[in-house]
Amino acid sequence: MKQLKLSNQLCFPIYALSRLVTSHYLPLLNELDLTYPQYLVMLLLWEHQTLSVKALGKELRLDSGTLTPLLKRLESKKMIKRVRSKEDERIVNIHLTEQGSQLKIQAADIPNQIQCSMGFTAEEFKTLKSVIGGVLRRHAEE
Amino acid sequence: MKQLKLSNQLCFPIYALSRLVTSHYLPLLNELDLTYPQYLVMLLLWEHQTLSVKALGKELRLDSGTLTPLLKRLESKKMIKRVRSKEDERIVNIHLTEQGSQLKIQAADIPNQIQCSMGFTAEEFKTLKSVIGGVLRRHAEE
DNA sequence: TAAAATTAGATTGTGTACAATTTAATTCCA
DNA sequence: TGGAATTAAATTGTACACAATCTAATTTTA
Repeated sequence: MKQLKLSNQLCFPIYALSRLVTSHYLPLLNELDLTYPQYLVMLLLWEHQTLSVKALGKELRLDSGTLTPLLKRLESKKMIKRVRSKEDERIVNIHLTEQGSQLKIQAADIPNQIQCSMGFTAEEFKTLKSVIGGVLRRHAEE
Repeated sequence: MKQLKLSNQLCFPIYALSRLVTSHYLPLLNELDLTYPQYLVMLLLWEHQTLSVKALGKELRLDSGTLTPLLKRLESKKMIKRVRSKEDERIVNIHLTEQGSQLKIQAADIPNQIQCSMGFTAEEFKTLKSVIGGVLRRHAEE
């Protein structure tokens, strides 16, 4: 039953790599008082200023069950504001606060530090990005 | 600040892929009454019959804070037994039960079904396995 | 050989993930 | 146009992850 050996599976390396990458973010994000998923939300907000919960969920492939409490924690840390839309009261829009906006400056060097600490070669980075990107695109529902 | 755009990061595709893969296991594992991390434990036990909590943790890169409750759940489902070692009472050895052992038969086809459902090409599979394997090996502390 | 250090697991507490359900608002359409 | 369907978030409940701490057993070593 060679198929069922852990070492022959692709799933496990993917799962282990994902946790390894997150663990490398941890000390850097601790300084910003962010968790890794919270950092992903902030990345999107630094880029777009304002996004609905639904839009964040679509980008990050996370549902409201994950996002609602995460966003409440970001709000309690004064990094974002949750504002229910006047035009459509089902929608909650997420805005950066001044403090959340400023955090971008402190975060500016994180990508470099991760690149360094993970020790990806340029070749590995390119290959992983392109192969994984292709797989994800095929499975994008929309 | 191009560096901080989500779409330029490698971390997010890795994180998203890991969750995508897990989501493809879900319907298959539901039939065996296993979660994905529980399935990883079972894979190792089907291969080795008996492993200590520490050995499982080393293979899966998980600590006792994750494994202890997970193993208690597997035990309550009668798939494994947790037995404290007589020679060294710090050690807890995990054994398959007859039921846990039999489950291997039902699991036999899962790798094929995942290969199918994820739609990896042979090329993608090989590339991901080799590149990710290389990265993980570099970061193995042992 | 007895105190110090190490080791293996368990426990505690926080923060995701995600399925399933609920609530409230909006849109569809007979 | 008004009830049915849809949509956006929130809520509920289960199960990881993982840091930090704790407990008990074993090894080290002064």
